[in-house]
Amino acid sequence: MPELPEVETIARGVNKRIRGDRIVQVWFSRAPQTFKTPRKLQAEGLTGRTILAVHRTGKHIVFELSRSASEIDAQWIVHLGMTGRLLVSSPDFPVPAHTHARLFLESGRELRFVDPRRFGRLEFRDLNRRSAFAAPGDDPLAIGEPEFAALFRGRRSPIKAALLNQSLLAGVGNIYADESLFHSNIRPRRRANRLTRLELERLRLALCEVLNHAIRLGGSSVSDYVDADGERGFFQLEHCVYQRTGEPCRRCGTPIRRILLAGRGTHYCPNCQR
DNA sequence: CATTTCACCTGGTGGC
DNA sequence: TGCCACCAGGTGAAAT
Repeated sequence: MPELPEVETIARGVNKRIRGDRIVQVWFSRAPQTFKTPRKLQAEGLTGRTILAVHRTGKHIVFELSRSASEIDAQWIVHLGMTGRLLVSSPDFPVPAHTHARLFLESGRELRFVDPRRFGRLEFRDLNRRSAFAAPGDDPLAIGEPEFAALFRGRRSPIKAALLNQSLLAGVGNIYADESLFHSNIRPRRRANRLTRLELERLRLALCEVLNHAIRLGGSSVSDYVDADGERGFFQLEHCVYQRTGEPCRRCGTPIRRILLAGRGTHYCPNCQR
């Protein structure tokens, strides 16, 4: 489900609702791929710890944890994959199918991780034994013009494939790659190293605007995405190309075209994007 | 190393 | 109603 705006929305919602709460008990499903750190270690690490803060890094949600309720000594890192959800629920609310984690909190509420396709991952880090989690790529909302341009120097892959590469930029996914390329008038198949400095700067600014706009609208609810409160986002109403194959371009009326690129459905306006 | 392809999963949709 | 093909917000391993 989730790219940067959806993950940001969820992290903010979870932080607002359970910051300061304490994990008193943990339940995990048996799906082995879900647990990047062995289930037993995660359960032991989480139980009894206080959640000091929750925030987003790239497409990851990071829980800052503490045994002493003051100094951060551990992290719980959640990646939602394609269909993952984090929900803060009352314990009597029915447990959805495909629930893989239930964190029972001191306040009586419950944090649930639900993930039908099981592409999501849960990881626990003891900061006394390992370094803190860091995204490999740069944050597209924080990077400046020269650093952004440098990322694509010498890259011969299509610009869209480079945008999806998380070790370059952390957080851009299929929707926002297509939308930002539309708003900067660039064809997804253009080789990254063939873009002019001016085009790259248009792309950087378009990315910032699209991502910030989407965050303001609570993300894109394409099929079943909901935030920590179960609320849908509204940015899907603003999509110009993503999943609008055959529909008229909002700017020029030309039918939106769909191609396959880097294994992903890719949408663009053949007239506006060059 | 850079790049591309594919497997990993379940569920929804639309055609016949 | 059933069956089948195809599609879906992501990524990491394997192949090229």
